[in-house]
Amino acid sequence: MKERLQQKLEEAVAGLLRSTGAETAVPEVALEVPRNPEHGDFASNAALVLARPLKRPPRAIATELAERLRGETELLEDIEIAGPGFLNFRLRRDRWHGVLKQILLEGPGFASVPAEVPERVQVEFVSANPTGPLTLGHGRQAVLGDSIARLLAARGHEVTREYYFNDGGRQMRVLGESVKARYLELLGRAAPPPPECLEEGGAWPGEIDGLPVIFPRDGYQGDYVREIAEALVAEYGEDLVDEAPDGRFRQVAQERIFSEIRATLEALDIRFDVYFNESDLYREGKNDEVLAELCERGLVYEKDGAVWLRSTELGLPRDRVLVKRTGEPTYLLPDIAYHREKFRRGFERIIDVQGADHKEQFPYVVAAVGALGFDASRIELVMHQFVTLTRGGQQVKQSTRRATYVTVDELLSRVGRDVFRFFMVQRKADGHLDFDLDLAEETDWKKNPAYYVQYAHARACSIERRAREAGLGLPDAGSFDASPLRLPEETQLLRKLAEFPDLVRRAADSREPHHVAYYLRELAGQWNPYVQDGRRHRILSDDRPLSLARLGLAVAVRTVLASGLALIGLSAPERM
RNA sequence: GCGCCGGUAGCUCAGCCGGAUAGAGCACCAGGCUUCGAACCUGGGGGUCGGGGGUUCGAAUCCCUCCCGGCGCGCCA
Repeated sequence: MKERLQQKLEEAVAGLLRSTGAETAVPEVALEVPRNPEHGDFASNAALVLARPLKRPPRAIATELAERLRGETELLEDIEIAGPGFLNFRLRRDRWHGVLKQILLEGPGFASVPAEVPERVQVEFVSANPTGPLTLGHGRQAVLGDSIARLLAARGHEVTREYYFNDGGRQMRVLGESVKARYLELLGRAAPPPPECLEEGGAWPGEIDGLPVIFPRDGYQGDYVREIAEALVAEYGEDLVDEAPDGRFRQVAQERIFSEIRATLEALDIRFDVYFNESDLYREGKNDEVLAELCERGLVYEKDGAVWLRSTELGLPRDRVLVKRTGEPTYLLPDIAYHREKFRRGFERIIDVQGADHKEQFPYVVAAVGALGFDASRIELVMHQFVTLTRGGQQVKQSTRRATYVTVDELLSRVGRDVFRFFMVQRKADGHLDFDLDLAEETDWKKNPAYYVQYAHARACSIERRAREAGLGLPDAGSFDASPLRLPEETQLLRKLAEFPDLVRRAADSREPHHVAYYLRELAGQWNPYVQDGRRHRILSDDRPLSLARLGLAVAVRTVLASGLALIGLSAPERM
């Protein structure tokens, strides 16, 4: 509908330019849905854009354009020239009515807007190392990444959700050491470091009361570490005293924490297709391959006993270490190898969802993979800022290592999946997300927009139930007649519904799922008042054609709400 | 110091590929249930869109600059 009008408009502009003999190229003219409904269904700035090159007043140009479009009577009911020279188009009412029929015919398919060129896309997100429960930052990333994946699927892309497990670094080693230390403490063979030492700085005692202090200085202090140690004591007694920290201690901790993370994600309705282990890159020699390839291209050199990437050669601010003096790779080398594998596995688009703290290193990975001959422009970074916590108007300090943070599990148990997801996805990624704990703990979450949208859906379902009970039956898509819908608020709803495919396109292509949340709030914000005012808009009445038309509207609203909710991973309850 | 991201109503935030009178939720004030669901609805107050300059017929939106806040700038990941 919009496409047709746009085409007609461009023809009119081209025609006008030809008739004036101007050599101006046809400029880009905008055709948009105006905010103010009084400005018609669509508005264009064509005359304003043309005013300059034609050196004529915009309103005069608008008048001529309007003349050229008068003939489109089957599309347009009215054209108006307004303000400085806007063209306001009012479509024939039945143009909007067509939307309802389309939704009734397509059902959930209405939300499916295939891209011209579908791609094999990988979305990598969360990728948290299993050193403890997921933080709210991880929670935000999980919801963000999953929603992006859902949107991409709606665009017809073939989506793989992937979790990169960074098991080669020292984080997991420290976890093993932490568990072993707690294990020995439980057996009375080691002393826990005194609390004051665990704070910043301060001396670190070698032993206390003749017992050695094993716990690593940067160890993980959460209770869950002690619990794992307790489980090990219960199962093995003292048999593990001589076991290496990197052995069973680490193994058990890793598996246990990982399974808890997966359970958390499951509770968020998030499932990954692939868990990729960093250690596989080592085992399969990928790091060495990458190093050799970079070497061939003259991008590697040695200095101070370390191996460096000549990234300044690639236009970046400085060179970086690939292999430490110890012979151990830094995170960078496996990261490059990992992204190279992403391409080799056939992904045509690679989306990394990461926290703002990873921003700096990203260009190095991209540049290096590009230097290896892959199309680096196909790697995208979706960066998100952190989640801050407020309680009683004060920011709550959070520390991962000391485990003084609110976990996804805790919050989830308070507010549930739907509210959690809505809250996390409703702001754009590159802004801080301020989480008000008081709101989470005390206030009534019924005030939350998530419920408002779900309520709108439940109400539409309820009306359909009523219709069935009254023996009215649901409208048949094939013979559906929406023409009895003539109230302005009904036209408004139709317009809003018609926007949906465009919205999905925009949200998916910009990787900005928060648009969906706002759209849903707006649609529900039109639907709830409409239904509420039962006197004016009685849906089920004695006027059968009108009832059927309004019922069709209810079905369409319900369909779009359900689709939108699914795109951001919320349930669409039929009753609440 | 350099880089990235933010600064819009009392609070939390949309809007930012330039468009008409800057929006929403919460909070506040005043109303509404013999009506298909009151988890709802109606109305109201509330703004130098961080400051300044520029481009433009037109700037919250683009450019420059300054101020404030967050994050990053390791042979940590």
